[in-house]
Amino acid sequence: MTGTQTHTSSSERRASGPGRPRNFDEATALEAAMKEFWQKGFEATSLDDLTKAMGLSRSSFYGAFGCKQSLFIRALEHYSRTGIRRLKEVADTADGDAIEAMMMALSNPQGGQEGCLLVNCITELAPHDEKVAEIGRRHLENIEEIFAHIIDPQNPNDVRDRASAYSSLAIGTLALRKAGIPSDRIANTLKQARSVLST
Amino acid sequence: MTGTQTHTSSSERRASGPGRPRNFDEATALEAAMKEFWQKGFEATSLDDLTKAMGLSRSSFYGAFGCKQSLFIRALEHYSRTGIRRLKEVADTADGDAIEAMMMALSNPQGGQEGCLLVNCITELAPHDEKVAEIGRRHLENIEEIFAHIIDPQNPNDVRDRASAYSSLAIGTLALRKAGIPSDRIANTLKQARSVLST
DNA sequence: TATGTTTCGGACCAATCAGTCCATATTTAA
DNA sequence: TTAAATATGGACTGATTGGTCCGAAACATA
Repeated sequence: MTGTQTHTSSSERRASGPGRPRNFDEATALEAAMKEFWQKGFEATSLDDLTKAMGLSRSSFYGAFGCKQSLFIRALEHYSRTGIRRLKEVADTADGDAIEAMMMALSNPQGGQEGCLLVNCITELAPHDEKVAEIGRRHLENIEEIFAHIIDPQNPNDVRDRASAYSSLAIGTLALRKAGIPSDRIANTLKQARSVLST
Repeated sequence: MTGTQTHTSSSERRASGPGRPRNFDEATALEAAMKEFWQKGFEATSLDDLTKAMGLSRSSFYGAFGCKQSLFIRALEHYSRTGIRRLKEVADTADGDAIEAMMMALSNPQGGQEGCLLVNCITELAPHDEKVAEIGRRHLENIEEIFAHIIDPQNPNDVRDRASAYSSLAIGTLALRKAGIPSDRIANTLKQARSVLST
């Protein structure tokens, strides 16, 4: 993470106008970049990895996204937006225990071992990168808020802490999953904790 | 993480013998390397960082530790050993709630934002490095075992899942802490969860 | 068709990466 | 004193890093 950030990201593009038109979709490219960062992390993802995955030449890459760092930030924000939207959907449409459904969704975002992109990046970068830390905080607080809304408010004082506990519990299991601990054991852990926390 | 691993780590050193003696202590150097990896992660820690922190020339470095990867593995194992020992001590000597003390110790290993080296590395590397994953699993299982021993076995069937839940909860808060969420809020979350899980 | 504007392909750059090598220094053993 | 063995300092290497640059291509407008 050296180098200077001179480029200005040109996110506000004309819909049509003079000059050669782009032959790629910015949103699609961003999505591809996000997946790349998701699998490998920030440092371990090279520009060759990125341009290859996005199908862009270096010129197009820098023209559209400025630099690796700014693309990364955009990828994180995109991830957070879509992730939170998906979690809200889970909370709303869950038949059965919505809290358990939320925890399962958090604990196993894609079914693989990638974990949660934002938790990965908080772990890797947040202590040295305040921008990442801030996006991470917002994301975590959004998650807690969703939990807070579906918690039965028998004791309103504790809602926030309980929401935070559910959230932390699910996030903690991400590490177990990445370490290769079997999925059914993790599911049991969550169910067990859920049944006790609900009392 | 390219390069080939040709060196053979010469860990079994003679106490004394022919040849020029080392003018550094291997254990001290390993400790310094561990701290470096702890702060920056594997990829972001360069050999210059390491040799500088350890006070070694490159020759001595490669002579004693083989390569970056093998030093890293040794650092992880050292960390796990000392970490587990420390946790056992916390569990044994805690005056008050041993489980809460354990969770606090797990959640805030050093008082800073470095988190837990092994959780960091699981997040960064485990999906692509089975050796790291295995060390991580062992570490996590050791932690759960300590919890299991101090859990009141009112329902022996659930002990393992409850131990896993406590452990995951504390580990999850590492992410909150790294994101910069205030320490007292995290402590509240743990206390709250603790009081509910104990019922 | 001519002009202005934007994008594209890919060669190129300095910096940094992990790792190697060798001449020299320091020890033990003969 | 000498030989064998090990350690040290630091120059060096090829590969890879993130980022730049420029000529050519592709569009809108006139």
